Amino acid sequence: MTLTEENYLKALFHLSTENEEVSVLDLSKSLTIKMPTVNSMVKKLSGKGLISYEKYKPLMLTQSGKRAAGLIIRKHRLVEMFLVQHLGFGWDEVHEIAEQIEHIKSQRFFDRIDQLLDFPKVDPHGSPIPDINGEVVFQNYKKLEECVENQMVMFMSVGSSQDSFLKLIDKLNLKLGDIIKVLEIQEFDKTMRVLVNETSEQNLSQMVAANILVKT
Amino acid sequence: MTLTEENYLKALFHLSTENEEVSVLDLSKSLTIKMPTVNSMVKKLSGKGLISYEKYKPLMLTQSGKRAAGLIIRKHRLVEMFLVQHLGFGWDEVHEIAEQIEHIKSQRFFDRIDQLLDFPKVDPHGSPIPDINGEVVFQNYKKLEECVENQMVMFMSVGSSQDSFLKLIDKLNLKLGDIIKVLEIQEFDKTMRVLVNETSEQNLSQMVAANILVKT
DNA sequence: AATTTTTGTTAGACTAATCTAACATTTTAG
DNA sequence: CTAAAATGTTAGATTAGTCTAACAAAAATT
Repeated sequence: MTLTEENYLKALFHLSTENEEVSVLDLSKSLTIKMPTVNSMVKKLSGKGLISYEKYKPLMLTQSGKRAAGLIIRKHRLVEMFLVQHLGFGWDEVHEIAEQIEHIKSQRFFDRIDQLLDFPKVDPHGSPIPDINGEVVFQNYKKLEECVENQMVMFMSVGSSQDSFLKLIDKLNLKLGDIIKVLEIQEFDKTMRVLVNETSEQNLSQMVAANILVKT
Repeated sequence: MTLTEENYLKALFHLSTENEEVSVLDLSKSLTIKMPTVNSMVKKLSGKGLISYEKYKPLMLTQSGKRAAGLIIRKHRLVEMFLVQHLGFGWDEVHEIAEQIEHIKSQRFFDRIDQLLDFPKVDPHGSPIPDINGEVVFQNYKKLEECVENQMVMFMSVGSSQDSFLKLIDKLNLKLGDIIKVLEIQEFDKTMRVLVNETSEQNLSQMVAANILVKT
């Protein structure tokens, strides 16, 4: 598979987990590649049995397409974990590099990284690392936004990996694993005042709270 | 620069250190890319000021071409070192993976690897790692082949990185840094009987001895 | 010095991945 | 339910990197 094909599969995989149906336009926007190009690549991948495609119908990954995409995402997330844990990168710096390294052709390279990291189950953003069959374990975390006053939860994952969001979380001194207690929710704008690890108080806008995924 | 362009520069750099003059045919053979393709790529790189090219004349890297090539080789060798020292690969397994990772676009990635390795000066094969300006320090090692009876030398580098040669050296239990004493040279075929680290005796064919680079 | 061989160049075709322009279908809205 | 808008498809052009075939120059050989 070419690097380009891998990127199409990965994008379709991500869109499929976020939306019920995925259109050519969705895929086109997500890759910032024009629709006719996407259209022809989709046909090509359909020919390879990775995408099931019928004219004017929503796009779907086949079983083998899902597996292939899962394996690429596995590589991506393993690499992100490696970059953070062994090369000292911040969680906001790793995406771009992992995008490149995920395409390296060497099973053993990724096996060794997996081993070096002691077989991690999540990446630095709390997203699950697919297993060696490309299978992802679904996480049913809740958005902090949905929590009520006085509830105590643990910060497990982020809903966005946008640079600006991750940097903000850093600035707020929040880390995965932190215990968050909801102290007060402003009725007007849903801003939350929270207590982190029983020590520091922070105010979180609704938009931030919506991207903080927690376990109760 | 594209991956392809980087590979042309690297190949030309290597050929230039091995030979006084490098022809289009040499480069073509070394890349296993047909001459007309090489010809047009050489023109392209000449247009970018990386190769100085005149019709029917030998090929030469410009200063900036040399620097660019040196920096790619630096990345390659840093990665090889990392693969051996931190991921447990054998020195015969790292070339192919390094060929891919050397093209990653991220200065910081390689800086961190350099730091993690504590700024190594040579790669796992004893080849020098170019500095941050792509400058290579010339090593004037001698071939073991050229040594005389009773001479004691240190194994510093290999003259070939062919898989089969590296595996053979492993099988002979030879490692970089070993002390080699020449016990006897067969007049007939120049086979050498050597003593390694004062302990194990080995017989080395002339071809092997020619690819063992030593410091006296 | 002339001829042959080797090396180098030019011209033109092919593939993968992209694009724009034009056309077609489906969905949405009045 | 038709017209407009949104989405999807087809056709054809473009670029990077490759190739083969044909031709040209330089080097080697006789």
